[in-house]
Amino acid sequence: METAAIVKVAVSAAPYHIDKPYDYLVPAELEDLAVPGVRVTVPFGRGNKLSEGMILARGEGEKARGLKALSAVLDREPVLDSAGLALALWMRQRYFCTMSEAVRTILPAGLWYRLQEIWRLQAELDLETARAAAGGVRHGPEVLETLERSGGSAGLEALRDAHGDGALPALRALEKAGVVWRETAVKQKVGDKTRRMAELALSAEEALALTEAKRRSPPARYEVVKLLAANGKTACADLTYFTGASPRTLRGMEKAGLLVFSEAEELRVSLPVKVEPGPPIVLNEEQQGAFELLCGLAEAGRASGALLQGVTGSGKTQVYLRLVQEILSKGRTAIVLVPEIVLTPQMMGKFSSYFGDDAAMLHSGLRMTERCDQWKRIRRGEVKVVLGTRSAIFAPLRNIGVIILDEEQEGSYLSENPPRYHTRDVAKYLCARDKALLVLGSATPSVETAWAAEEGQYHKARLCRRYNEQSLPQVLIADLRQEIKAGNPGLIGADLRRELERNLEAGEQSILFLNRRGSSRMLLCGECGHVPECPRCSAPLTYHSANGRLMCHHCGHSQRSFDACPVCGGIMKHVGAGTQKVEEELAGLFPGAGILRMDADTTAEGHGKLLRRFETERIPILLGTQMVAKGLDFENVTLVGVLAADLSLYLENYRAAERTFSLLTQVVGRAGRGGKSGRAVIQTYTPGNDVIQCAARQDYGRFYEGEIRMRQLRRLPPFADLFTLTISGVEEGAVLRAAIGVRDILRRRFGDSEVLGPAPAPVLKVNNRYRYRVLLVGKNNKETREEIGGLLRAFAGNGANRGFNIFAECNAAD
DNA sequence: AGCACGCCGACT
DNA sequence: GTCGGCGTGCTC
Repeated sequence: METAAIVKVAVSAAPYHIDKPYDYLVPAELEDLAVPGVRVTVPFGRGNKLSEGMILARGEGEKARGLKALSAVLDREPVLDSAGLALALWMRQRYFCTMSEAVRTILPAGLWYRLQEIWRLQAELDLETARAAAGGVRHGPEVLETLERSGGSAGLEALRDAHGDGALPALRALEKAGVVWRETAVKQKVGDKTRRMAELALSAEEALALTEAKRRSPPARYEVVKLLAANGKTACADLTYFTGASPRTLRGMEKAGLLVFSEAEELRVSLPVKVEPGPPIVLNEEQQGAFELLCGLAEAGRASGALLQGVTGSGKTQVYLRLVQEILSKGRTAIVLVPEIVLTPQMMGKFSSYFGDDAAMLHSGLRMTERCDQWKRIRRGEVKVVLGTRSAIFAPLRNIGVIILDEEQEGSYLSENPPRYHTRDVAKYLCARDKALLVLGSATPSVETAWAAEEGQYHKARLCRRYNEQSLPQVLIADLRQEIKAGNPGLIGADLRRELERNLEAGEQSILFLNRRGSSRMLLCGECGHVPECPRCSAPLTYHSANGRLMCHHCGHSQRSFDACPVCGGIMKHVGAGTQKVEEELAGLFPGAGILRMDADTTAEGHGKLLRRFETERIPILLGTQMVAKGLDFENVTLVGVLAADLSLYLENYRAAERTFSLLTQVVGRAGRGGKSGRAVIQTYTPGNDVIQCAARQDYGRFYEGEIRMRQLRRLPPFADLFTLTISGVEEGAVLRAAIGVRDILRRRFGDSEVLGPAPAPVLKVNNRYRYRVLLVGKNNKETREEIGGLLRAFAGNGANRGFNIFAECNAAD
């Protein structure tokens, strides 16, 4: 029996319920390149459409088995080693995703391939014959014409845009008739160095004249011309953002001779910073103790974890630096993660001064090319320390000695797009793999982590002393209900006002924090209360001041903003984080005092710039949302005010209390970082609330005791895990029925008391699809995951559920 | 999911 | 008779 090389391939085109290794023959010419860890293209499905895939394993097999053959090998060398493939497999079972989705998450976006089907006219064929042949095909003549006009070839997407769903059958028929043929182009994303630009092909007057006449029906063209006339050459991406015109409209305008495209080189922003070597790290007694404990764990030669709980300003970073030094000296590597991009530069500065080029920064704010370069450097073993945000956990380091998650309780460690991995879980996996130490650093650990530490799963180290023996700020809880009784409807109560006055007189600075989730703005009719909603989703549209448009964060819908209410004709008002309102009130209370506002509207000019101005110009008051709470140290800030501490407290989410506590503690800790002592005022409608009381006293222990008792009582994490199964579809009633079906199956397996729902998803409708969720209270272990995985596959594989979609998550964000 | 094949109703 | 609707089953 003749044998041949056969590879197992994870195919991207295979959805979840049929995701498995598929066997392909290796053609002789690809023998050398077809090794595990390289990406390939393979024919898949009845239509043999080319799909991307990844080789998982290679072996020998019987030649004549009717297998299809690899079409091409895309990578010259593996992009994942066996450890990387194992990680992807682990993610697959842990996060209910396909192998391909896991691989895509692990690899930097710059390495992703994009497959495009391109249809071309048969070159040998003369037009007459082609047209004659196309005449007998549905939609044949139109498709042929489009192809002719676009120079003999066009991408499938463009053809679909132009001719709708009829395009594909027509193309196939034309292919059979020998008029057209197709090929699949493979593009790598990293080519993003260039940007497509557009400019007017005619004078502004001519162009305006040409489009103004049609202003009423499709205003998009007119808007584009207006913007180009005012702005000159503009990036296409910006044009679509600011005018709402689709790329298709732009293409149409090019064809109509209104504008011309060009490519512009994108400038790389980040400059290599030369940093002075840092002085030897000196630890105080407490830090030294923590360091020694962690060091001992790291050297024990087996996987371990530690919670480093240190109050704000206790110098956790110093411990990290010392620990990483030690790890590197043992020939191992380290990953250090921070929750926000804004925190990376200052952290990177410190690490660069001790580790120079051995340290690399990796986060989503970098240029794609740059991220790829860094990734390749790491892969080649040229980097010993990786510093970054969430996705840096996938840095291809070998022989990891320590992984540090700073501010481990932060929600940004949970990925917001599927597969929604939690960085802490991936870190645990990696530490187990490399027998490394996981360090979770925080002033206010997540309740889960604190519980695991109590249970002995993590070792504990504490830092209680603040830098320079700084005392904690004096905290005053101000009762907003008294203000209302006293006839003060404003957002700034008497106590806060008095303290602000004091600071203004003393020439010291203050930070005011509006504890509101998100900072986006909506439109609201002042008379009838109408809020413009997305036509495709059940969510209000968000106002973007940068382009003056209303946009949907769920589906990307964008429309022009308006001043008059479409329902009652009243005047539309802007509502949002409310910082503008506070700003006005402050201006009234303290005329002439400088105020710096930082929210979604002002961040366009960059946080960094604003904060530098705050520091150097000594502007008396900084007012902002979440973003002012994070790791910013200013010597001259002696007062911190929380405007309405309750705003994030009473959300329908079991993590709301934890988040509020953490935020308040952080903000309060901002006051008095220099030599001066600090004060904080927390305004609230529920001054008796335990969470607020604990935050005011910076009493984590008491907060934890109360919270963990509640979690146990209500069977919430860490005492149980919450699996959500989301079912979506176009028809609401049918979705609900399908969800009930899922619930009943779960109930039979896990018991009635463990399964809740179905309930509408927090945003019921997205992109015209309704979504219902079923909740399973269980334990996130292999058995449960396999059970759920099986249910997902059975659901999707069942013909009766055609048109519905289902996915599962564990301990989702909301 | 995405595609082909197959089996019925409204036309030339 | 034919075309094209969509229900059904499979993907190495």
